[in-house]
Amino acid sequence: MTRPPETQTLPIEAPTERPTLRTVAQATGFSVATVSRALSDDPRIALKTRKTVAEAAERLGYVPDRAARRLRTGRTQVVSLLLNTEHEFLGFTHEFLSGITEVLRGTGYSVTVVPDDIGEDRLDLVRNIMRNNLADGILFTRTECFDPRARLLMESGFPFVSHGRTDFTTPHAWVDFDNEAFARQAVERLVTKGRRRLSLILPEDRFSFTQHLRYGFLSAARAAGIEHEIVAGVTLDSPTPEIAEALRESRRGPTPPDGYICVGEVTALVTMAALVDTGATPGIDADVVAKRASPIFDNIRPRIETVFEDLRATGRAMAEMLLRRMAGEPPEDLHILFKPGQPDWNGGA
Amino acid sequence: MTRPPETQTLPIEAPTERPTLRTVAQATGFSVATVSRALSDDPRIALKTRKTVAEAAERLGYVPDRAARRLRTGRTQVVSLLLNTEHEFLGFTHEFLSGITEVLRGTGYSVTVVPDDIGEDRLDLVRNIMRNNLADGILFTRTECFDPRARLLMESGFPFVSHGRTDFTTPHAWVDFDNEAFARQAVERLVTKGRRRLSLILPEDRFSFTQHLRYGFLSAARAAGIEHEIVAGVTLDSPTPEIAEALRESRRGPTPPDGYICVGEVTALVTMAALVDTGATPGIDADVVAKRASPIFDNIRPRIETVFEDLRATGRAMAEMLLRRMAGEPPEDLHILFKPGQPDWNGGA
DNA sequence: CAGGGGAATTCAAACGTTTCAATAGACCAT
DNA sequence: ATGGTCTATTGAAACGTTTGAATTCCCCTG
Repeated sequence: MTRPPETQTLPIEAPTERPTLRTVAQATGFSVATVSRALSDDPRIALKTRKTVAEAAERLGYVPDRAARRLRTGRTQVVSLLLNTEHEFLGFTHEFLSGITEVLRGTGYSVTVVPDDIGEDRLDLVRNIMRNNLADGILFTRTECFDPRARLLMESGFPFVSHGRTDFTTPHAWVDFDNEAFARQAVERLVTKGRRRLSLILPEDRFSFTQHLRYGFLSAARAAGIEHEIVAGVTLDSPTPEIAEALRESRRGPTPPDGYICVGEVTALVTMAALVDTGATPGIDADVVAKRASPIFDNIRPRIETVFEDLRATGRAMAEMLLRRMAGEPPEDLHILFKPGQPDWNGGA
Repeated sequence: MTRPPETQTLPIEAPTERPTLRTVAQATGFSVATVSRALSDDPRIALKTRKTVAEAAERLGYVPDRAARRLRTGRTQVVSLLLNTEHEFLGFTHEFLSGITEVLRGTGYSVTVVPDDIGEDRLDLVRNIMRNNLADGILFTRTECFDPRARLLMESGFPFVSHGRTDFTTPHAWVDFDNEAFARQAVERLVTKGRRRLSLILPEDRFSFTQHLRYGFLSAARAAGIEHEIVAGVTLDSPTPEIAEALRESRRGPTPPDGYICVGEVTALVTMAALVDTGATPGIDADVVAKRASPIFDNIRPRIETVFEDLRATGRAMAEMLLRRMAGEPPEDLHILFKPGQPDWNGGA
């Protein structure tokens, strides 16, 4: 091995500049190119060299400059999370985001949060990210049956994972909760409790999970041969006062519902409030089964029956999948359907 | 003005590469340097030229490459939000983040979320961001009286805004909620309702807002000459079962509290549950005043009295301040103390 | 008409990587 | 010695900006 001419005459520089490849190169006597290759474990570099370089880099505290790498390779080391900021989610955002960052920590990827409100052109958002190279991958929620974002991303071959399935035939990576099973289970639980007139408020029609909920609800209710209604005129995203009014309205009839299935936590609270406000007693005159994502329901009295959707695990799964997609793995087998689980009653009283 | 030699002989290229400064330069006949300066409205460039260039850039859909700019200038156009992922905040994260992104949208800055859990060395996190140039500014929450992150950032002159004040004498930018006033108001409201034995659960001692709450609570309670206790052995961050147990325990005495001040939403629910579970009726045997950040309390029955902390506005304010800090404004006058407001009862029943 | 001054523009270097193509040895077989 | 093959390393260009210094051009003054 050719030892380089002695360039390192100055022993220590006081202000301790941030080390670059050049610093490491000078310290080890190799060229910048070799150091770069050594650090990426390029097999063309002698093993011994790789070790030397790795040690020097460690010792000097070398960390590659993201901007430079990004400029050179075109890869941003960034993942964008499209986040709806208009609606109320209680624990949703927090848990979901926690799961994502948990997985991404230490991978060198960072998450940027991009507000994604129905108001503007959500497609432009995605286009902007792709075109201007703002991220290597995208995560989004509130997936629609024929989600235009998914379509665009698929056409471009851009890595993404959706929270929720689509109806496209081309496969893509997704993570979803089995809302059909949830609805079915909820119906069964209410039926078991002797409830005969079930009520459900659905999300907006364009979301794919709306279809799953509807199907699960309708088929289970029909199978059980009981009365059932899907509350008209409001959706999960309606302002809570409207939802409350719709619920109270539906209770004014001669035979009001005696079993409620709530897909969101807020809706569950609204439902409970509507019951109380119309003179009914939850647990006596009607039962409520709710999907819950946060532990708050442990502390609601009277207790509500809940089915747990683990959003932190969802975030984790989506981040892991996105990593695999960005590493080039085909989307064919990248999906997870979370089954409704029991809440982790770690003693919630 | 010297018209350049005709370089643009090829009229249209099919694959439509992403335009760079060079593209715009070629299209206008100016040099890359001029185009760059023109786009940044450099007064040295003739006004007419600036206009021409701006138009061409617009027409071609030119957007500066962030990586290149970042490499050259050292500025990242990124803001890091240090987010605690361990604790439960209900609407906190969502509202806060929404406020931040709302302000940052269109400024060219993006937000990255960095998990900041007490477990690891939170200082290293900050050091890492500064050293490796991962952001131009930092936002963080859960500020401590002598917050080491704040100290480090101040020493380095790195732009940041904290959610919460510190006890340092050197000024820095912060946004805070007047928790002292909140505690005081809460005491007064309970006293007005005839409550004589007040109870409060505080956050961990090291947080600066804990001191404000304590002071407000103690001084108001003493002024009113009524009994008061700060629940021992648990904090706001304790697991909810522990909080619940502590509350039930405190109700076992001969004269249990009849007025509760809850600093968090979860705690408020736990308190309500503890009351019910020990046979007391909220609103009759005891009253609860809670700080609320999300609208869910509109839908809790019986209704709780709440004081609203607008976290979306807090996020907005912090983002705005950070922009000003990053633009070089000194921190002297950059602080906002949000006064406890009335909840925006837009009709919640 | 030399040359000073100012306005407008351009040149070229630099930021820190990655990577293609080239080079330098070493070893082996002719 | 000559050439070939293989391994280990290096030189240099490129990614798209920004910016200090240089250049060009024109007008004006003496």
